[in-house]
Formats: sequence, structure tokens, C-alpha cells
Amino acid sequence: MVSDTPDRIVAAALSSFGTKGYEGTSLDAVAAMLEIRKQTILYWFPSKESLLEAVITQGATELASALQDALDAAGEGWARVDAVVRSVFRLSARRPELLGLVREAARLGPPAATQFTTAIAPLVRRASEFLQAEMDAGRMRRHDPGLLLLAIYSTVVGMVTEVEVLRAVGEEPTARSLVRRRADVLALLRSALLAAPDPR
Amino acid sequence: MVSDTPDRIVAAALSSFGTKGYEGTSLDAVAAMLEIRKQTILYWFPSKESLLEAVITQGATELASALQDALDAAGEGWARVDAVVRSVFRLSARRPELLGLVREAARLGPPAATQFTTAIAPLVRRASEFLQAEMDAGRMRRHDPGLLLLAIYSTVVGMVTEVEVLRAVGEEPTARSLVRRRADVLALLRSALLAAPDPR
DNA sequence: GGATCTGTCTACCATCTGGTAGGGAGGAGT
DNA sequence: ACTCCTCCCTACCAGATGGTAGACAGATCC
Repeated sequence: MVSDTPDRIVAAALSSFGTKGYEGTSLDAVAAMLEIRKQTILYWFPSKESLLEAVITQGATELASALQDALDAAGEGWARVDAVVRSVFRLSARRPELLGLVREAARLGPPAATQFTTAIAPLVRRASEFLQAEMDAGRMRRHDPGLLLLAIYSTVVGMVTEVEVLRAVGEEPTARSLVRRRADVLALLRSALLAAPDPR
Repeated sequence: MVSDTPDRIVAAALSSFGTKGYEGTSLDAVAAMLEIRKQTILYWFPSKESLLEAVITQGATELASALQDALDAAGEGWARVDAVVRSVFRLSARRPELLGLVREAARLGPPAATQFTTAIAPLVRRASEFLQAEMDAGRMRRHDPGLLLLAIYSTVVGMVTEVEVLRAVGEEPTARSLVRRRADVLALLRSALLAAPDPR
């Protein structure tokens, strides 16, 4: 029988890295969550950095699979954007640490950030091509697909992770508010992206 | 003669907190930047936390004044949005640490985040009222002003701070790219916000 | 039953962290 | 000349941090 300890360590570390940040999380703290000793963590992962690496791999995998599931179930055209946004909002309710980890990975810079972006690169490419195709077909306004993707990413991730900014603009981060925010983001993206109905 | 040391400490700490993060910055590191001893920092600021407080006050003041200057020089209507976006992009080129600090403050949560949002609350209120007025006048599409503000904030700050995500979507963060990004953000916001010309 | 391997532990360690205690140089006030 | 105040320093300290060394229990193999 193989031990499930490394998986449990990664899960606990993901949660803590995603909420308290990498520097803000000590190995002792992660160990305490699992009621094991720090040395057990260092038995499975030779250093804190290598644990981060495993956590990012895990996070990227989970994120990619969630988005993939949403896309598999989605239709065509705008429905795909809709599905992705909805799945991110669902994720933010069920696994807020995961979105937090995305932010943290971006903040830490290389090599963590590079690892993450490399892991989800295929999704980025597909999304980019999708946007390009929609634009070519005249169904979306023309923008640089890469920058558009970054804008969508920033907006959606900001809308679900920036709790304090949310409060600053007078919105309490409740479950009900999440539904409103999702509706608002979708409406906003609609008007930003969808080409105006051809007047001719 | 009063010493300028506290100001220099705050400036150095702002730069480090904004790039490496709060936990990622040690008092020794800040002291080394100024070629003084850590104890001199602790003479002026009784604790690291109180230094953070001073840094956030300073950061919020600088940010507010930059935005205020831009608004004072701006015209009416859409020109005001344009002016704000341009000033943030200018800031991201001249003082990237400042934008980094905004992100860091939001990430740290209370009390740092609260302090920051409190400090710029007047600007938020004015912006909110402006958007509301534009909507009432039929010049912008209707959205929740608070959520709209958060979306704009996320998009613009993301566009200037998320260097690694930028790379992931195939955009190298050069000075030239900054101009393109600014143009793209403005175009995006235009189509998202401006009401379609009344067809009647 | 002995040897080996796996997984977790206890016991340390060096380094770094924020923070305290207190000294001393030099200017200002008297 | 003396004292006081401002400002920065050296010398420490306790606790936390990431990491190492090695013991030990239990399973597995021979």
C-alpha cells in the first residue's frame, strides 16, 4: 500500500499557500494542519520550494480540469465564454484557495509563475484561437486576443478574489452577492465583446 | 534640522513591499538599502507593522494625488475615464512599486487593506457618483457602479501588474507594449461602457 | 528469524526574524 | 561648563524557520 501522505500534504499546502501566501506559510503550520511533524513533509518533499512546485502542478491540474469540464459541456460561440466564467465563479465558491493560489503564483514570479503559465498554456492557446475565430466570423469586436484574454482573466479573478476591494465599493462578499457579481460580469463582458447587431 | 531618515525609510520600504511583498521583506533588507542599521528603522517606527501603516498611508497619498492631478486636467464625460486610465499606465511605468503595493495591500487583508481603502474612499465615492451620473444621462450602459468600478480596477491594474500572465498570453512587457496595452484597455472599456449611439 | 525497506518520529542546528537595552556622538539651551 | 535632547549605533535576545542526522516501529522479503 502506498501512502496518501504526500497528497494530503499537497492539499493542505495548496490551501495555505492560496490563502496566506507562500512566505506567510511555514512548514510547521502545514504539518500542524495534518497532525504530522514537519520532518515528514521534508521526507516527501526535499525542500519548501519543491513543495510549492508540487502544489502549483496540482493547482494547475485542478484548474485546467474544471475549465475543461465546463467547456466540454458548453455549446458554441458565446456559450463557451459563459461556461468558463460560470465555472470560475463556481470554483471561487467551492475552492477559493485555488483562485488564491493562481494569484499567488502570478505574484511570486519565476519560477513559480512560469511553471503555472506553462501548465495552462494549452488552455490559453485554445482560448486565444477561439476568440480569434469569433472575431474573424464577425461575432465579436476585434481586439488583440492575448490582451483581451488578460483583461477577461483580470476582471473575473479580481471579481472573485478581491474581497477587500469589493468591500471598498460597498459590496459585501456573501453568497447572494456572488450571483449578482456573476451576472454583472457576464453582462459587462457581453457588451464589451459581442459585436453590435449588424444594422444593415 | 529635522532628519529625513523616516521619509527615506518609508520610500525604501514602499519599494520593497510593493515588489517583494510584506512578508518577503525583512527590516534588515530595508535597512541595507539605505546603509543604516535595522535599529534605526525601529527607532522611527516602533514595529514592522507600524512601518507598513506609514507605507500604506504614503502609497495611498501618492496614488490619490496622481489620480487627482489627472482628473483636474481632464475634461468631462469619457475624457475623465480616459485620464484616469492614462495616469495609472503612466504610474505603472514610473513607479511600478506603487501599483504593486496596491495589490499587496489588498492581499494582506485587514487592517492593511482597510486602511488603504479608507484612504482612497473619497476617490471611490466620486468615481461611483460619476459613473452613476453618466448612466443616468444615458451616456453609459447601466451597470452596478460599484461592481463596474471593481471591474475597471481589476482590468487596469491587472494589465499593468500581471507581468507573468502577460508573458503567458504572448506579450512581452516592454515600453512599446505598454502603449499598445493602454490603447487596448481604452478601446475595450469604450465598447464595454459607452452606450451605443441612440438608433432613433 | 534475520535483513531490508518504508514512513514517521525525536533531537538538533544554523540562520534569520522582529524587537529590546542601552551607549555615545554631537548639537542646543542655559 | 553642564545638561538635555536628537539620532543612530553596538550588543543582545527569544522565537521561528528551513533543513539535517539518525533512531525506531512495522511491514516485507528471503
